[in-house]
Amino acid sequence: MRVHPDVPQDRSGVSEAVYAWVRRIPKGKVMTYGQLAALLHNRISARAVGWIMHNSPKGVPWQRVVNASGGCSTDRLPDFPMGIQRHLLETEGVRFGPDGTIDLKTYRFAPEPKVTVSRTSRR
DNA sequence: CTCGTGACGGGGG
DNA sequence: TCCCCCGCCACGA
Repeated sequence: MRVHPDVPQDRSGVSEAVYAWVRRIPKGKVMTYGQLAALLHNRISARAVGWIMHNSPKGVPWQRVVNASGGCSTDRLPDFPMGIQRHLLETEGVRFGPDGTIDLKTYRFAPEPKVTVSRTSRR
């Protein structure tokens, strides 16, 4: 952290790529850190995506990125308003379950055309 | 250059 | 099913 918000300096351009994808997430949908890493062809790890999100520039809907369990990882940050991410998402129509997580099967934004898989159903 | 610290994730117990 | 442990990569000291 402690990075100037106006300088997303990135030699390789990976950070910008992450932000670009996050900007494409529609309101009411979310993506996971691991999903973003996979989209970048695993050039970086999910952990690295989290670090990159740490200094995301204004305009990037950072609240739409959650962990693989559907929870808000920002709640771990000591110097971060607790529950703010959840609040923002609920404002966008995302509903949380009793365990404090959201249903990824419902809210996950999957830009990839069903990678889900089966090579048998391949047309 | 090396070391430690995370907005992570999945495998094993 | 839940929890712990380890690998992962970018950054700052």
